[in-house]
Amino acid sequence: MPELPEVETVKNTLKRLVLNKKIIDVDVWYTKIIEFPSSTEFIKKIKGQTINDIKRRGKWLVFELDDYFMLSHLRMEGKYFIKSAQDELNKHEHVVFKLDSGEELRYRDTRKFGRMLLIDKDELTDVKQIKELGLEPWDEALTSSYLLEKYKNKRLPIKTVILDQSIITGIGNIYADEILFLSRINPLKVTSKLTESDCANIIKYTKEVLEQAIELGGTTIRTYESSEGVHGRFQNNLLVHNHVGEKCPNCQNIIEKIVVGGRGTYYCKVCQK
DNA sequence: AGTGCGACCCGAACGC
DNA sequence: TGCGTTCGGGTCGCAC
Repeated sequence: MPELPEVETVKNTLKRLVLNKKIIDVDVWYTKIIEFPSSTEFIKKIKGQTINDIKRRGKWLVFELDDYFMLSHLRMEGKYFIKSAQDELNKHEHVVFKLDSGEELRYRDTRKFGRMLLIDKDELTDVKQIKELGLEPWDEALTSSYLLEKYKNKRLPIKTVILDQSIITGIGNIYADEILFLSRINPLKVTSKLTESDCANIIKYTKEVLEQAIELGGTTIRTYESSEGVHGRFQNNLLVHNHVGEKCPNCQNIIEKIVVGGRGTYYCKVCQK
């Protein structure tokens, strides 16, 4: 599933493939993907726009066009492919951007969970989806005191709160387990009870885990792949996620799987008190 | 405001 | 070519 490292990888790949190309038309085969404006308005406005840059904010891809930002969230299984117009349409290719190069940028999403928005250029920071995002992992403002302040009234388990995009943005279910394992924090620990040292560890290992994952091109579990069909290799480095019944790499205890806030959670109950 | 949970999707895995 | 059921994952919207 695309988390921050996968989105970063997709962004970098797409920049090599579509930068400075003009969108001459768009086909939308599943309109719910287009969250704002209506799909007909979306198509009308985006025609003739050139892709001048692609950035990332949290798990959002931000396509910088001439007059708009196009936001794209891959959610669970969204992927981009570059194909020729002659290639047969895959049943899961829901949005097709026709480029002036003759190629097509196709958005494929088996689960249909992904979303796109087209926003006027001066309104990007007013959009709820962007405005409510918390700090990027490498933001200098991400300090232990920032986390302590955000955490002090939270009675939810830390596993749930580490997934809250309005505090730190970019962490998903896979890396959450890895970060908590390396930080030696029990995923069920009530967030308001975290110490300054816990917070420092979360910050340290968030950066470490995400940086390593970006270097390896993201994680592949089940069906995720980046835009050229290249599979990430980080899955080989996961320490606890998806390792139920296997030995903890640290203490040899058996890794357990529990459900926290409705999310499958893998941890070592010996290492993570 | 903080919290809990169903809805959105559909392919894979599972149970029988 | 077995078929019906369950599960998962990010985010939102609604109820409390």
